[in-house]
Amino acid sequence: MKKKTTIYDIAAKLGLTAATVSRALNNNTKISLNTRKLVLETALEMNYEQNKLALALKSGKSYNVGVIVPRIDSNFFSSVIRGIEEELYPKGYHVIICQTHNQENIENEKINSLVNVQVDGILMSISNANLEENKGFNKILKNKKTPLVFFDRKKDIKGISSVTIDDFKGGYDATKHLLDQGCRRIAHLSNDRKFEIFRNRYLGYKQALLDNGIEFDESLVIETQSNVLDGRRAARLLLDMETPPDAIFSSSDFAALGAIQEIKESGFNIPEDICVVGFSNEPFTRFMELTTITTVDQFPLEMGRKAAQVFLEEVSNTEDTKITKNVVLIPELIIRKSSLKNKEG
Amino acid sequence: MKKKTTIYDIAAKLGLTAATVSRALNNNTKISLNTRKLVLETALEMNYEQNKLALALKSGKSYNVGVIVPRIDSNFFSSVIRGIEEELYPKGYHVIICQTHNQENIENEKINSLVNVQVDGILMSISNANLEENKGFNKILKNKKTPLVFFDRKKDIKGISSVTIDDFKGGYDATKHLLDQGCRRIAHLSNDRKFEIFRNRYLGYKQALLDNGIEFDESLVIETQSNVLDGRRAARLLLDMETPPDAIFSSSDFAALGAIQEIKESGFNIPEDICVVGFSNEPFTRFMELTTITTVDQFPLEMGRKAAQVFLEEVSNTEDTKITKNVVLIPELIIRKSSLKNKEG
DNA sequence: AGTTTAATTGTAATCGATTGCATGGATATA
DNA sequence: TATATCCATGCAATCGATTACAATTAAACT
Repeated sequence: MKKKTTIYDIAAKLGLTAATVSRALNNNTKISLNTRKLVLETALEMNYEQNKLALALKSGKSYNVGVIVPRIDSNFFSSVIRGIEEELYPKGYHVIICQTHNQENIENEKINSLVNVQVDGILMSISNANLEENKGFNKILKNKKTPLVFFDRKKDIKGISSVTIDDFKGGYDATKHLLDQGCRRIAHLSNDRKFEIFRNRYLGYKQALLDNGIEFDESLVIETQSNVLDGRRAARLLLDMETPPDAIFSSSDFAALGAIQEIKESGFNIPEDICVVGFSNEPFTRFMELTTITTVDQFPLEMGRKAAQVFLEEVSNTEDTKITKNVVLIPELIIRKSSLKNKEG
Repeated sequence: MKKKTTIYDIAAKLGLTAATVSRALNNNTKISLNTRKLVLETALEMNYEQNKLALALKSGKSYNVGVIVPRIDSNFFSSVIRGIEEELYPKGYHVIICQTHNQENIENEKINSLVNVQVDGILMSISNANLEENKGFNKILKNKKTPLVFFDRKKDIKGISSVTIDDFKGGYDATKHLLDQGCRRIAHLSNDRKFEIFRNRYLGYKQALLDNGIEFDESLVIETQSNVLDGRRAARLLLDMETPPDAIFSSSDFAALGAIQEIKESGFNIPEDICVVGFSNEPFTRFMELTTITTVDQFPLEMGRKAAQVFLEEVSNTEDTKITKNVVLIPELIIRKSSLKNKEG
């Protein structure tokens, strides 16, 4: 098990100093062309590779960024990560992935641990609506050494950049579309509204109703987890009402799918009896055989790219003034069969 | 912008040496209990955090591992990664993700770049069937400093551990199941058989036919990319044959889905006219409304965990003898509507 | 020839933590 | 009292690369 060659090895072999070798490798013009060539050749010969750890220690830059998400095995997050990675890799950065599984204590741990390994920045989608009370989080905020960028699930905190979509518009457009289809009793599968994204989708839904002269009915809003089973449960509740709704706008594609299953099994037709709209444009919404699902595209790839760009701007900003950027992407309603009554559309 | 506190800061404040502080922080019994307490308290006060880069440089261990996959935004790979992360995080490791997008040159780059940042190991699913010709790859092999573990898409290389599923059995079981359903003319959507996984699924398919007295028909095997469109294309070719097949075993769920779409649109029924079996148990195979898709589960979470375990064993192995481990998981055929003619099942 | 100038290369400190080998002082033993 | 023993801490090298500040040498100018 031979050790890796260092600049000292090269120096020794050539009767030079490590300093000279270092300079030569960095193509410093102070070093004569001959020496530079010689060093480069020898480095190649000896299979030299720069030790980035030493570099990182010296420079204080690790060229690693941390990404914290609730989970990686959902199309939305893995696509965002893909976007981040594609944007950062060409700039020499590596991406360290962390999952919280929506557990607050884990989120805490991971933040700390990323700061510890000297990441140059953290991009995250929060799992904890009360993030400010986090110790690890406060550490980042206080010794502002580590840039932080929120994406999707953000917190509105002064001095922290974010990349999100306009969830209000997403909710509004979805609801407006249902109204346009003639629906008048529109239910909403919401989620924990301590999170901005769910609150905004809810508010958009509410506003669309208001703007169109429909009275808001609290009982039609059901808090639902983002999974198939909970979607079924919520739909069951709605179907069992005295006057069931004629449409459902769900904050989650998974819940929408569950609702669709429950609705169909109960003998109702989609979209004739009940229209359904989801959120996120998960791949399966397009793959459905009978009822492709109308949904809201969040452009996750783009979101990841933008988040990475914002991070890059922050690290390259050498001035004292810190610029906070809040990028808001425009979501796009994708109309499919689950809500299209008017076949001409 | 205050700097982070180091052991030198603590030492200075207490009139001690960095050495003493280091020992105290590591709870070294050589240091008096009083001093240890004092140092610990002061460290807390000053918000000290160990600089892992310095540690890594000194110890030669970065506690980072690299994971290279073709892409992250597929359920299979993101699940494997999730498994890896869950296994390694408790041991203090961080996971650095790299995607190749199936491009050989990128795979090369990423390997090099991971070795460069001093990862303690690399877990990868290969994108390049001719991996041995890679420069970066050879570097790993030659100066065996960086442990390497293959998962799923491996190469059979002496001295390199791997975690895979028994793809032969997967292909065999799927085919056998189709035969049991009474199918006699079974097509196979294969993929680049330079990759072991696809070759083995193909061989399993072939063997099942042989074992059951069905003659192998080369023309029924179509090389297909793992996506919906190519699945459609392949199905079209099969349907246009003089005698179309009565079943399709696809190496990919995505291709299977495409095939199903094409078959249905051509007026055939599934499974009555043609049975279809996919591979991977992607979530959408379960979500289908009419024709849930029969498929082969590869236990990606388990695969990730095992790969991580194998890696951990390799790094903890201090002896000279290197142990190569080849773990093979048993896949599970999941029978759903797309292939179930016998309704009793 | 004497001195300035420029071109190369070397010296040594630095990043932060660890650790083998002293060292100093206190206590125990003879 | 002299010596052995031990405890707690300090000294200094180390990991690998970078870089301000010399230092050396040769070429150039008066």
